[in-house]
Amino acid sequence: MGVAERKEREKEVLREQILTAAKTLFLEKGVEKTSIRNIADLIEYSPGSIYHYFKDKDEIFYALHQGGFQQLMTKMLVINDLPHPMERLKAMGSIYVQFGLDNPDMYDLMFIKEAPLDHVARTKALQWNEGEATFKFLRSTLRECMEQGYFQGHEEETLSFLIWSTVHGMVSLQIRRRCEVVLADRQDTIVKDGLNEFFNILDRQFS
Amino acid sequence: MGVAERKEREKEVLREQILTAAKTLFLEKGVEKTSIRNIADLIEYSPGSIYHYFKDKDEIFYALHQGGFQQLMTKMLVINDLPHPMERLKAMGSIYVQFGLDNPDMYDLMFIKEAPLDHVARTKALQWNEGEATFKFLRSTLRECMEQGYFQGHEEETLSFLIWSTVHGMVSLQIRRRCEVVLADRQDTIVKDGLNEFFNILDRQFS
DNA sequence: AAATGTAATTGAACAGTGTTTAAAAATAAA
DNA sequence: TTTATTTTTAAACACTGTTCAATTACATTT
Repeated sequence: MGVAERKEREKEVLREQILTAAKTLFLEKGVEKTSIRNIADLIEYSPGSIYHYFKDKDEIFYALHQGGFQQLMTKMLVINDLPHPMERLKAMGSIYVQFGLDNPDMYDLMFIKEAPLDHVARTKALQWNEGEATFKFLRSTLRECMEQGYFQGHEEETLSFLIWSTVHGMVSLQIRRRCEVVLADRQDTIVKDGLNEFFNILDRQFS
Repeated sequence: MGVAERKEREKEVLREQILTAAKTLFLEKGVEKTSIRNIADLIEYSPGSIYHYFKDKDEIFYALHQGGFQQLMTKMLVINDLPHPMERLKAMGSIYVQFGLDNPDMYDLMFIKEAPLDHVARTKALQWNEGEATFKFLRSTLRECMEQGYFQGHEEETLSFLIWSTVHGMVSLQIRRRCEVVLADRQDTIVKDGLNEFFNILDRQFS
């Protein structure tokens, strides 16, 4: 009868509970300081039971990091309203940077921490679907810019990587606190300022 | 008489031994997987004795990260042979990237890991001397480029941060394995290719 | 309704972590 | 030789991720 299906649903509910608890703890303490026992305490189950729903800790944080890409991708969709590809490219940069600064722990998990990639490597998936989709989105936007005459003489994939690296570099230096000591007085504005300088340079890459 | 000085020297010797052991282990396993007990085993002392020479684990890895900056700075000095500031700037980029790719764990510790900055924060030093010196080196080179007519209309500090971010972004995406999944087929060359694209863009920033 | 089989849950254990501390050993000064 | 100081140690504390045999809960079959 429908009993197997109901059980399946119940199992899914607890899986979600674990993820919600994990996300709550992770957003206030980060990955390292969120323990399996912390998660178990919060959902009022024993630590061992977590392992009936997730293979290991990395799998939990891989699932969370997937949610982060969902979030980021949703925010990215607003660029479709912009007519000019160059505006879309810059808007992508702004959204990416803003996402990183607004959600430092999630950004950390998505683009800095090894945990999610360790999981990808172990499942022998050989591909990081979330990252790949985001990168392809950047590539196609850049291609449109090139079709309009921007970035002549550049190679699409390489330039996409370079642009990604630039915004990632700014966000990650900020997140991992390399700015607050080197650029103490401009802590809050340096990333936005840097992004604007970047946009100026990009704008000049016409013809 | 000279007994206090001798003791001081002996203490320094053991301090160095600890650092050497820590470095050995850290270079083959990374920070997280190098434990105080591992270090103690290697120098054949008890774990507790380490705490007579270092306040905590972060202090040990802060000391190691200082050595990394020494290394990087030494490599950077060869740019003084280059007559044109723009060549010096590009050489700095190449050396920085090469250092990161050649010494991923050390780079990780210097520019990605939180441990050394945690120590900086706790000692209330309020400044990260190693990072500051490196950044100032970049700034002064960039200033010379600007004096020669490059990067007109840009602000020195902001542009320095942008350039640093770009090279750091490429290295850190590579080191934290975000390339090997998104750009699998170009894994070994993508950073060098990206750097060359970057140099092309920089060269065009004249007048 | 009782017995059986299956899935979920538990608590205890394992082997590790950074760190603290009281006691012991080693060394220096009196 | 005694006293004082420094160095070293073992043990303990409170954690960590993970495994596993035993228990509980529940669905199916007799």
